[in-house]
Amino acid sequence: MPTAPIRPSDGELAILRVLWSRGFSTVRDVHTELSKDRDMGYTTVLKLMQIMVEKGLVARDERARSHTYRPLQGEAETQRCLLKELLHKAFGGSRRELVLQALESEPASAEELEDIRAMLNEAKGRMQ
Amino acid sequence: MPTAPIRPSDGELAILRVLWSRGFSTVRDVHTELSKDRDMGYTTVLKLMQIMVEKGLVARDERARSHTYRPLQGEAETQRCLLKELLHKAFGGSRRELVLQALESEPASAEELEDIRAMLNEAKGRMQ
DNA sequence: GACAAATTACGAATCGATTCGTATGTTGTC
DNA sequence: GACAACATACGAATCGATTCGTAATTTGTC
Repeated sequence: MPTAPIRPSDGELAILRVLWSRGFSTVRDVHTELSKDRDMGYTTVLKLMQIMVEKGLVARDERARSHTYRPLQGEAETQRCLLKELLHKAFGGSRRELVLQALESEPASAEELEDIRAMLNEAKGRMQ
Repeated sequence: MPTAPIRPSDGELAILRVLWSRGFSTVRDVHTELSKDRDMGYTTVLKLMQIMVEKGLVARDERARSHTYRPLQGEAETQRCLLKELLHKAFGGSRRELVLQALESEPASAEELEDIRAMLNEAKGRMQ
C-alpha cells in the first residue's frame, strides 16, 4: 500500500527537484546543481539530504564511497500534495478559484490558455 | 503605488481568511472563529495579530477598548502571491502543469470541470 | 607510507513561526 | 469603591528548518 506523500520543506523540495531531473545523484551533484541558483554550503546540502533519508523522502545507497540518493516519491505526487495543502489553506477547497487565480497570477498568453484549455477538454473526455 | 503583497505564514493566513470573510474584527472575533477548527489560546491569536500589524498585513483601529483589525491586502491578491511562489518552487514555472495537477489532486466531478472550462473560455474571450 | 583532497558524521547556532504565562490596564456592575 | 471580566503588552519557551564549523574517515597520488 502506498503511503501518503510526505510534505517536503522548501529546501527539501529544491533537492527533490534535482533528484527528479537527474535521477540517482550524489550530494556533490545536488550541491553543484543548486549552487547555480543560490549560495549554500556543501555540508548544508549534505545535512538536508541526511534528514530527508530519516523522513523517508529519499533512499541512500551507501555502497560507493560517495553515497547516491534517489527520491522515494514522484514529482506529480508531491506537487499534488503541495497543491492540495494550498487549496485548503488559501482557497477554502475551491479548485475553481485556485485555477482562476493561477491563470491570473501572471499575464497568460493566448497560446498558454489554449494549451490549458485543450488539456482540460482531454481531461473531461476521460470521464464518464 | 501598491506595494507587492506580503506572504503570510500559515497562522497569519488563517487569520486573514477570517478577516476577509468577516471584515473588521476584534481579536475575540477571530479567536472564536478559529477555535471552531483548531484549539489555540486567545493570546496566541492576539500575538499573531500584533505581529501582522508590524508586518503591514493588517491595520489596527485602537479607538475602542477592543481594537479592531482589518486586512491590508486582498484575498485574490494574496492567493496569487502564494500560488506564484508554489508555481516556481514546485512546478518550475509551468502553469500548465500546475493546473493539471490541481485538477487531479482530488477526483473532480464533470460538473466542476465544466465550470472551470467555462471560466477558461471566458478568460480567453477577454484577450486579444 | 605520507600527504592532499574529498566525503560523511555530528553538534551547535540561528532564524522565523508559534505558543503561552503573566503582568498590567480598562470596563461595567453591585 | 471593590470586584469580576476582559483587554492589551510583553517576554520567554518551543519547534522545525536551515546553516555551518569541525572532526573523523576514505581515497588517490607521489
